[in-house]
Amino acid sequence: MRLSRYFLPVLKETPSEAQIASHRLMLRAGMIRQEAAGIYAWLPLGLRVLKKIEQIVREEMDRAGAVEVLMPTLQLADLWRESGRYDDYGAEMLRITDRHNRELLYGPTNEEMITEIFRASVRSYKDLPKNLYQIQWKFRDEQRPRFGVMRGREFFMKDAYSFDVDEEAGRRSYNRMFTAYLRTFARMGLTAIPMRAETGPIGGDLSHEFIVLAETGESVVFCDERVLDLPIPPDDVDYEGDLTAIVDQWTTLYAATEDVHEPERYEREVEPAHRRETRGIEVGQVFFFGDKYSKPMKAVVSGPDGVERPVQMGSYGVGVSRLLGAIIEASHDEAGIIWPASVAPFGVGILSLRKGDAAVEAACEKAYRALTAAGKEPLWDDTDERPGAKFASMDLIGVPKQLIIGPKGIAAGEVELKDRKSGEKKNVSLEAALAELTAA
RNA sequence: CGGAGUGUGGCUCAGUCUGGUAGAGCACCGCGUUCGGGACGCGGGGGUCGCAGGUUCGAAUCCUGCCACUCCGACCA
Repeated sequence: MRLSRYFLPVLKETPSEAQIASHRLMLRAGMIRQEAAGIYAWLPLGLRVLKKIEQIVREEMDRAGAVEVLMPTLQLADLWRESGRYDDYGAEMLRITDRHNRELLYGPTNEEMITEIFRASVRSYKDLPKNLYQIQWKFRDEQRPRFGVMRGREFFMKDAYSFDVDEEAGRRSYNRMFTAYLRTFARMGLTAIPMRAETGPIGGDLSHEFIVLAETGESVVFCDERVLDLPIPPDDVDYEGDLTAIVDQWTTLYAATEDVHEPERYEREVEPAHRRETRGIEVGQVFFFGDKYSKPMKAVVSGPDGVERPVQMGSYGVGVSRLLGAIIEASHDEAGIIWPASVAPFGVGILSLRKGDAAVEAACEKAYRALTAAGKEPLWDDTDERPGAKFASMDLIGVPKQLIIGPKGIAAGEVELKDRKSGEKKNVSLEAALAELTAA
């Protein structure tokens, strides 16, 4: 992408409403724009990152055997009356009336609708297990939205729902999602710790929240810090096999949110040297809730014995838009965002230090073509901004590698190659720089 | 939902107490000089001061109502 043709409204000054680093940086980097309390427009840079995160989540869901669907954002109130949640959910649910005076709602979650979809088609245990997921906008009318996309009212979420014939099979589905989540967050450069959690309005008796440790998080958490060093399941983890060992390994060391924290057990099980009491950002939560929805909504299958029974369900959420905030909280410095390569909006920044200089333009053009061909998604700053402004903007938006091409370097047969994270710079020939950047 | 605040150009803010016909910096446009880590000079454009009433010769400023947004707390798959 040539910056001169892009839409990247970076701000030199910090908008006054932003209190935490990720919110400030997302506004300054021109990723989002607030349109109402807790409601944001996604500008091109923010959308690129959102799509990358979405795609990682999708790949890991698919790998774990889940199947993607897309449900509408608006749902009929009658559906929620079946489960009894229409009246229970409260003011957080945005209720809408259409021209025929029908009651609708903007979905805050989709257990009812997915149960309705499932029951319409599935009758036999032979069709199980099934796991359906979607990545779709949700709306929860929070009393107090804050922290930018970390706690918006409208947010982008992956929600998966598992259906099994009995509780034992349901636990296997739960373990598959648990394992997939470990991989998903690790691919984004995050260490997300599964912690025992309350189930809240979703219901059920088995649930873990995946928490990224951060001082600016909203949840207070207690854990054995050795959990931070546990191994992430590999690419070829066998989702058809028994994942109990992985889940046990990750749930044996103490880790709990404040709501379910047991101080006595914590002090008994965790040596003082390993205790970690901090705050965290919830980026995902998994639930197993059995027949909470299938029973009232009559989602039943016939078992091997010919007897109909409610399916055993679980639901599994990942806050896709919230993850942008979490990643930035975990990875930034004074100058701006430091994207992990897997979610970076652009792979390489090309800084043309002198617009109009034929030799500089030619070198930039060559680099741009080579990097584009190699799939490195270069962002070429071909504007006539001053060099200092270009350096500052490129650091702010966090492009991992920067190729700096100016008249002095070209005259000496060199370009500058800079790593955003380490700040290391070196002068090499253009060919050497391109060889390094296009490798791997 | 309790408490505290704020709304003035795209951004950050001054001006409000003490009413007199709207400002600064950044950003933007033109010209020139510049150019290797957020340049400088000169000239220029852009705001019914959140909205609606009221008081007054005159309202960004005072009064009333409403709306939006922010912060602290409670709440929060």
